[in-house]
Amino acid sequence: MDLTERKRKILRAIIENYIATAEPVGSKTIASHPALNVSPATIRNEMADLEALGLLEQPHTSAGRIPSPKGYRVYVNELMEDYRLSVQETRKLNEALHLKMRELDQVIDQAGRVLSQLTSYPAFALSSGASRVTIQRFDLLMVSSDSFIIVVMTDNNVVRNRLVRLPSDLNEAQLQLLNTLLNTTFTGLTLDEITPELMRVASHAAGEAYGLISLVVSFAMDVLEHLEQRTVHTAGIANLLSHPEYRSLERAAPLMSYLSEDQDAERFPVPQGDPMEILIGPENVADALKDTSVVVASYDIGDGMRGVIGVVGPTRMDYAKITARLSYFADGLSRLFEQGELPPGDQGTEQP
Amino acid sequence: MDLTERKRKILRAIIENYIATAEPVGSKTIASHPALNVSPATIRNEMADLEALGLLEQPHTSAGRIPSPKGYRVYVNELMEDYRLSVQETRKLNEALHLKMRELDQVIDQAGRVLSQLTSYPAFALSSGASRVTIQRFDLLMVSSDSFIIVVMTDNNVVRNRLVRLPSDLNEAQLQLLNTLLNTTFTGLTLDEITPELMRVASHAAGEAYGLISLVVSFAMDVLEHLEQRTVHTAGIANLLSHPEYRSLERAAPLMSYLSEDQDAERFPVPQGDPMEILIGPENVADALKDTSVVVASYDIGDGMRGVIGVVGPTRMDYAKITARLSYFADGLSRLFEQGELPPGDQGTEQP
DNA sequence: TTTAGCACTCGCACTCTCTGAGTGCTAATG
DNA sequence: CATTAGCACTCAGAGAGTGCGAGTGCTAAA
Repeated sequence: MDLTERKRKILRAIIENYIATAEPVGSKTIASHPALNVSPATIRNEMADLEALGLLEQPHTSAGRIPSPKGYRVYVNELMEDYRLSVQETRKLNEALHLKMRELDQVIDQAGRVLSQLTSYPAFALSSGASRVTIQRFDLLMVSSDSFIIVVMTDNNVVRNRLVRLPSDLNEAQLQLLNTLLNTTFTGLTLDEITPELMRVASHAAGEAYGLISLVVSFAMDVLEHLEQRTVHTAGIANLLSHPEYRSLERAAPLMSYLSEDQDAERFPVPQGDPMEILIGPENVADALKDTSVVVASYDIGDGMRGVIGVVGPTRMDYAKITARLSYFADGLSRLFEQGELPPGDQGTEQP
Repeated sequence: MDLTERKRKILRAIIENYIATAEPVGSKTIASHPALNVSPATIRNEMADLEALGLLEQPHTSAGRIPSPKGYRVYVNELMEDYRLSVQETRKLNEALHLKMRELDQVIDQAGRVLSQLTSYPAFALSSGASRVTIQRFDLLMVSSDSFIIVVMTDNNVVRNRLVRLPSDLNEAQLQLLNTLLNTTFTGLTLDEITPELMRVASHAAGEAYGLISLVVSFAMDVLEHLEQRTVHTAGIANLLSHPEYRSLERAAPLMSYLSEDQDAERFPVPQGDPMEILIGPENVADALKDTSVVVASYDIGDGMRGVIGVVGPTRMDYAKITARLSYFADGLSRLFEQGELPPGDQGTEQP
């Protein structure tokens, strides 16, 4: 978008003013801007040009101008200055990064919540959904004569467990046997590769303990399935209400519902190339997001997995501030996972 | 509250009408009720009496009456008829109870979400927060020369684990030693009883592996701490917006914010004696709930723990329907946990 | 004790008007 | 020729006034 320097200045001034006030901005306001030194009439001419270019819009004839999505796009790509986080801000962000390490799901959930607080917009966080995960090993730990613990570890270092109680007794030797059988038969397989056929063969080989095989394997399959599945966590939906564009329920309700109806990760955007992406208004695929903006970033969880975290807000968003904060936060998350202060695995693992 | 039979009928008719329509109800509407056979004028007199008793309120002079919180209380205690769940409803509820068994936290979260869907009100679920949990046993599983898995099991049958990587190597014998030391020193202790003193002594006894002791024990302490802590999960907050009383943001926003600000379980009511409790408007302790009603039920998780789940809505709530559904749902949860189809422990345990 | 009749109240929806911010156009200016 | 002052015009939003109708309380009769 090649514009004269003056047009760029005017566009930027309008957008920044509108971001700050949420009111359509008129020629007079901009004329008084220190960087410009022209009369309102001149500004009006320029504004008309910018509107013709599709960068500005007029809510109604006698109102000022507001930026169009295209206008925001030009602003974000070309005009916006990097926002420098203040010392207080970095401090606050660093503090917020002291997430208690626990299961990955919970960390992700908490990260979203914290991000929402930091930005005062609703936030979402997607769990990464690794593909083609396999079981690396099984361990069976005897607890008592009628109960034991299954421990399953996957090839991306997730460890999960379950306590099982049985109606019938069981001795250490049987458990040992079962353990070996599981490790020889079911390790290195993806979810698809664990066929009923295989189960049948294994059950047969297990002798008396044939029932246990399916118990243990179905747990393992659960683990794999859960890892391959992507889930959404949303937080801070009520934050929407603090922004003037959502003071009417007609605007707020659909978006809130959209954000509430969890579960289906596909509906949320994911950064494609860069680690951070900004989607403005109609650039969003989802209908419900067509007049909101989404800023989304990815971070490194380790073991080849990437997490995704983002915020949703009105197109009139303080992009400079939000992108600065979000990228700092995402970097912080990557660093935490790298240092092993957070668990890469679903079930609390650590790599000092 | 001793009222004449007719007053009771009128009160009940007014409340049920108001619950259905959300509009103040006038004498004429009630007079046409089949169970009553009197003129509007008579109803008006009775209504005036009921208002004097504090059971009804008038939004303004020329409007009909609406029930007061006290009126709802009388309705709930004395007038309300048990709502019989339809076949479809029980089927739907039963289907909803097919929660995937995973960690307790996730089950609780999901239960809340499902409840919210079933009732179309926001729901909350509290994790139970057991007190005085102790570690029952430790297991250390060697993964490679520089990594192992910690498995910790508590006396209320929660099993959790973590994968640990070390900068230095470690052999099976050392791990064995460490394992025994942990089991002899730290089992049967509550969080408070694990003192720095004890840690020092144990570290000393551990010889070379002294660093690992603190690593493992701090993980165990994390587990205990998490179990003792009560957390809140809320779901379906956007459901509020579908009810006419929350169509103005002044009403909706504070409640939404209240429900969003998770984390502090104390703010939510818990059934005191009975397994189910109804709190109407000002009966709630929390200011933000003063003009909402809360229906809350508890269910049995097993191992002496009880879960709490409830819904929040306007005082004009269909108490009969909600209580019927909630109690059925809570019973279903208890049954599921009892049958062991869900994990009593934090980390997926099972008791067939 | 119940009911019909009636005057009265008051929120709500509607219309109308006024105001002021902001525009586009035109003609004058450096 | 770009810039600017001047001016008529537009239009959303606020505020005032109005009529409607649902619903009440009171009174007197049945």
